[in-house]
Amino acid sequence: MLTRLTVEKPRRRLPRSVREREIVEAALRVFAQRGYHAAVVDEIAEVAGISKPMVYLYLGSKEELFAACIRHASAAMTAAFRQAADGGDAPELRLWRGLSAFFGFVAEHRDSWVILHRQAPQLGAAITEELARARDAVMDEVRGLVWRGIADADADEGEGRLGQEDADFVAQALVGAADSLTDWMETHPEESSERVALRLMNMVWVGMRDVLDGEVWTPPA
Amino acid sequence: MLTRLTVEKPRRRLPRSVREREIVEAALRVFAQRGYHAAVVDEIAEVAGISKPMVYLYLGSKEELFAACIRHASAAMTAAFRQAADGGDAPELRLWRGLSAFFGFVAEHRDSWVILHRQAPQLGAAITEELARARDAVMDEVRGLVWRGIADADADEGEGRLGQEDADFVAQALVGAADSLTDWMETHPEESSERVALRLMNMVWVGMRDVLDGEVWTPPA
Amino acid sequence: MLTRLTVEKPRRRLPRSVREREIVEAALRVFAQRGYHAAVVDEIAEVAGISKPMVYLYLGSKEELFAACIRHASAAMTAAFRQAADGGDAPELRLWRGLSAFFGFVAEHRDSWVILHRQAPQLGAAITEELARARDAVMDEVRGLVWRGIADADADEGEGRLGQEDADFVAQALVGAADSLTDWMETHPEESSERVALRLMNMVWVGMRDVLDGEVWTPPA
Amino acid sequence: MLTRLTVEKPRRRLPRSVREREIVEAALRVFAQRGYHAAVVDEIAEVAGISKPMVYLYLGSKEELFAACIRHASAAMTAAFRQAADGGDAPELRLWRGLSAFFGFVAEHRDSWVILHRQAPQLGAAITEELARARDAVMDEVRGLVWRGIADADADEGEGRLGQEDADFVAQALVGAADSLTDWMETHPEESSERVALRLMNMVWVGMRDVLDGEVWTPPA
DNA sequence: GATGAATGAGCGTTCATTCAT
DNA sequence: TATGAATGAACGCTCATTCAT
Repeated sequence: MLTRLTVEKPRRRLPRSVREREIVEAALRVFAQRGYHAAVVDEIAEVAGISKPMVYLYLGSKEELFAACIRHASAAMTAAFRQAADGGDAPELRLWRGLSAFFGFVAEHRDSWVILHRQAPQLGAAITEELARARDAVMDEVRGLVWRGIADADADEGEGRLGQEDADFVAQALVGAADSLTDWMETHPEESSERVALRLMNMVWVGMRDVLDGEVWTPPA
Repeated sequence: MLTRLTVEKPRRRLPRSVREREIVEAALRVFAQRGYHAAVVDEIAEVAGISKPMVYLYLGSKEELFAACIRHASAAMTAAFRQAADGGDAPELRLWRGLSAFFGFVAEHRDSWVILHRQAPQLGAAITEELARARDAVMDEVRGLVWRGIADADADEGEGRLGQEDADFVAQALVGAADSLTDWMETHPEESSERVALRLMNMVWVGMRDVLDGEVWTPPA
Repeated sequence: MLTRLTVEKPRRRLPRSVREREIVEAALRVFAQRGYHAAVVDEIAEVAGISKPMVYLYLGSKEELFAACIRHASAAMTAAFRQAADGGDAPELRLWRGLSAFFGFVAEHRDSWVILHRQAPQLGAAITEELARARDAVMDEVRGLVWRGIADADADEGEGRLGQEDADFVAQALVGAADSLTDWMETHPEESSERVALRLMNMVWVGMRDVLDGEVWTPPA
Repeated sequence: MLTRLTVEKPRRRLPRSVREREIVEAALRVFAQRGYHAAVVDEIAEVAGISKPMVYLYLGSKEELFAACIRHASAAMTAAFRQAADGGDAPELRLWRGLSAFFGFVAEHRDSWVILHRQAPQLGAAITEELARARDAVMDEVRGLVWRGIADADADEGEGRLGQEDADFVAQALVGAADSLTDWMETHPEESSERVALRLMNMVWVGMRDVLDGEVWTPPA
């Protein structure tokens, strides 16, 4: 009974692996809220419920800590997308599922998303590289699906007017649009991830399909 | 005669308005290159060719200086878009022109673009607000054109399945896709701003038009 | 009259060169008293009567500051030695005068002496180099005089048993003995620098001369 | 059987005295390499092959550990000198033997030598005292021999111009010269300890003897 | 109008030392 | 006996900002 008095601050002695994960999670929150530069290691330590030296003992430096956050977030997000987009269905269906998962992930792990996409230019080279790697991981997934979608449609028709570079372009735009829509979702909490993904598909996929069918829009001369 | 000794560095006595613009332009370059936090006021003063107290005398504080940069960049960019998209043509044509102008602007004023879009989360509340305002300015333009495009198409058909919220959505996605494509452009320098805008139109506009025509994609039950 | 109230802490606004020298002098005292590692920049600033950032603005870093102290001390000491040892007299007389000046300098500038000779050898490469340079400056002077003394004596005798390497050896031992004797002087304040130098000359020079004369000591087989 | 799993790192349970010596030896190496302040207790523990708390359990604190190193080094060195200088021979022969032993010791136990002679003098009172004690131990041996050498020579001559204070002076200079010559030896590895000691004897002893004979050098009036 | 001189406040990092097991 | 986990207290350094001229 009396021991319960100390439950609130057990100053627990945790094994390294557990503490390490806790620190990274705390850092994720602080970095997302404040941004890399404005984030202060003291606060991360406080949020993690430990003293500052522990952060350095386990993670090395502020930069390495941030890199660990990026890896953490990137791994979680890529896994979510990949798992949802997996399977033997038609590419467009898989893309829709992947986008759904993506929007779902962002809604649930806002911090990870912020870490991954709103930090780029004012960070040391090492971190920038890490960020690029993380971004590419998702982009590659999308590009692959888009490319297969084009190939499928082409096969139906035997024309092949769209090539790999087009898939690149579409993927980039698609990812950018998706990025941006995460802001839109914040002001439309009633929209489910699936609905948002559906809307985006109708914006992009239908158009692409029709372009393959020859229905091209051109500005009047 | 003695004045010739100082000719190399005339330490010109400039009117306030000119000095102020020079400072903002110097700040734009430094902020874009280093990011808000890593940018150092000393360097801004040096790039502007004056002493640090002048920066404070004219712009008040680092934050205010950054806000001034945002306003500067935002005004230039919005003007470019608005001017290009102006006129009595069909909305889709105006959108294409606006997008073309946007991509052109970004290519020519990289610093302004970086200031506007790669800085968000790690800045004080005042600055974040300013950034949001700047973003909204462009978004509003796009939203208006999209909305009119929908209205036009609806008028032809009398159904009105798409509403203002849809315009919102499309605008957000469109802007996000455009944002993202600025990265794509860097690895495709041979693509003109117009071509990029055209590709984006074909991705989005054709699809939207067809959706209005009832050609909706839905995931299989 | 009232202004006298502020005289105690004039918070003087001094030109850079003056402040810089003051800082180095303060650093000399603190480094000598505490040693490089135990010395704290805050205390140096306090002793110099300014704030810490000034130290960094003017001297760059703790290491550079220490290097500046070394140069300062080394220049003063070498100058004292060289000036005293200058002239057209016989080498042994010049050596004696140089040694006298050396002992006098150490008595008067204890801090400089400590900086130059009582620091641990594990202080960053830059500092180690600077220290080596300083040590060599004195050693070179001594070596030169010893060498000429040997040459003179040899000339009298035409035998030349002692060469340049011997001059090296003698100079090294001589400087080491002088170093050590600065401690002895502290417990014998009644001995003037000249007397100490004289005693040292009699210990070393006489022996060297006699060795040249063939009076060599060897251990019994 | 299970114990075999730990065979690679037996984490031996050693008696206190053995562990203690191991720790001191590890500390000696680290302190010599890095200097007192730059040495880190973590590294000492690692080099000793144990955990940090053991160091504190056995040696108390960093300062006490360093003091233990000094005692260790001093004892070894004094023993080497004393043993070599022992016997019933003439003082000058014993001095030469002692110096030879000294140079040999330094060549073989560089770390102990560095600990004793290359540390800044500003290391806490306890340590300074311990260092002084160590220095005096050697100095006393030398002083004794010098004094007896003077006495012997005086006895031959019945003049006694040199007293105890002179022995002090000579010993101080001799030890300083020997200190300094350890540096010289590093650039002259071909010279044996005995040869170096011999050279030093010829520099100092011959001169001293001749001074006793009345052959004094004085600067010209 | 313009600047050289100066600083308060804070941040990333380290290290000797101890606690709980 | 032995250690992994944990921290209080500094220290080097930087930067936005202001004062005195």
